[in-house]
Amino acid sequence: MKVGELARATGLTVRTLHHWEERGVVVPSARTSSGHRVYDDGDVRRVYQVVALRELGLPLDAIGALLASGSFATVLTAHLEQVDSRLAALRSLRGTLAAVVDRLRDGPEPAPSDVLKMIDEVNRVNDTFAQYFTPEQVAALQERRAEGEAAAAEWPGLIASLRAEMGAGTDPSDPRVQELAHRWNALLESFHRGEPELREQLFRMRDENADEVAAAGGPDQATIDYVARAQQVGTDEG
Amino acid sequence: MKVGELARATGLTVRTLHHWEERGVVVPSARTSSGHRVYDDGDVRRVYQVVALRELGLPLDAIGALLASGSFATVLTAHLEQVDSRLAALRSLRGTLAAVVDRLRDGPEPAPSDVLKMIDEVNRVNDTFAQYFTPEQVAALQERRAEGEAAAAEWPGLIASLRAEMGAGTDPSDPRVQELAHRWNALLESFHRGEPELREQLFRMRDENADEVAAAGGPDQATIDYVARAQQVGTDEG
DNA sequence: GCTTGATCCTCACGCGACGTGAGGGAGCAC
DNA sequence: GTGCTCCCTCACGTCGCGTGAGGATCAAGC
Repeated sequence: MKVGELARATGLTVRTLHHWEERGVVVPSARTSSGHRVYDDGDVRRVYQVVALRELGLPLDAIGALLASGSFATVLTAHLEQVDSRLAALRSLRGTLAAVVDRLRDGPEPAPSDVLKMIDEVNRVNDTFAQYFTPEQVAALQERRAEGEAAAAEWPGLIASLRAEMGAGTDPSDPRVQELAHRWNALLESFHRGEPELREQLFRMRDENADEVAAAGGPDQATIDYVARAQQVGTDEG
Repeated sequence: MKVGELARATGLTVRTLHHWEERGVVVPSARTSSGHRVYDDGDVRRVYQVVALRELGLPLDAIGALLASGSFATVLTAHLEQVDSRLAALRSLRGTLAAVVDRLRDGPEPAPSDVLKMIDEVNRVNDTFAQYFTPEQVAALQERRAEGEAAAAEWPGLIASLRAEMGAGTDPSDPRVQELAHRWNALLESFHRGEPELREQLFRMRDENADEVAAAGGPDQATIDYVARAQQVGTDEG
């Protein structure tokens, strides 16, 4: 079998077969007197093996070593771990990027420096999250990001309403405040889904980053205390 | 500010700053008489901007164009799509790789040719799945692969038991067969989770690939008919 | 035996974002 | 003057090929 023939049969290009020979992964066992490559049955089988292993994303030299050593379990397990870490990195990148794109859709055509500030901010938030939640939890939160964003959009209005009542001196037991406290709980619930661990970590994170949270449009301590009193009253009455 | 200073301040290397100048993304606005680079405030800000954009995974030339044009929304949206497709490809690769590694853990040290056959087989199964399920469905199935594998491990035993009863001529209404049919339903349920669409597609896939499924250790038509009769009887009685 | 079209050969550059020297000036303290 | 640190400009290596460039070989028809 000559290169062109083999290339057509395998769907590879001639250049690829040349390259594989250069790298030593598939060296045709013979040449014609004029120097044309001749692949015998063993060579052809080897090409198919390399094709299969390449589909697993292995680098060429690893494939060569693998076909020589035969230690598939070790190498593939290590490779899987590496793919996992690449996947984690890419997922994280996608999260950041999606957050930025989301915010870009809101206001049209912001100044470059604003965009950069946004990116930094998103990154800081991500880093903060990473401190309080395990990678798995972060991944899970990412997956539900779409719903989460929809719910998160309700916070500003809710906080504004609560501040208004608080400023007006409305008693926490007032039905209007009770209603707001109820919505507050619903939003919290949409985040932690009843998992006490997530809830706990979220509270810790807010406590230890109170200023940043308030600056980012989150609730301030006074509002939280107000809601807590409203819930206390609600519980006493219920 | 000179290069080394700026490099320390930003955590970049001197070579990186040189490279960015080569590519035209950050060109220091001045040089000393002896040719040393001098970065002014604007240059430094620009470096930080490039750092931020690079964290989003953008290529250098795109960053240069972006800082010149300011069309963030368009470029970042396009980039997000590209990241998504990379993510999809990597997820699929991870699925294949994980499936192969899983099978490698069962038998110790198989021959190279067996491993390659395994890879081909896994790929064929993946391709078949891709024909019947949408990428989203495949991704969702991948996510639950761990549980799925555990459940899948029960199929061979269940099928063997059913074949034994069938061979012994046990009536489908027999309590033992009813029990097996019950387990059968539970396993099916663990796959499609009550979603009729998934269930439907799974059935179509089995129907149209009956031989491959049977060859891969799946149920053959006779066994399926036997279970169907058992369930018919069960329904009639219930 | 000659031409022709397809196939083959061997360099060798290009991509992306730098790392890593090599060889040699510049700046500053002693 | 001497030594140390920082700076400069090439320029090659990475990974898996794509894409020519320029030339030899092959099979076939005339």
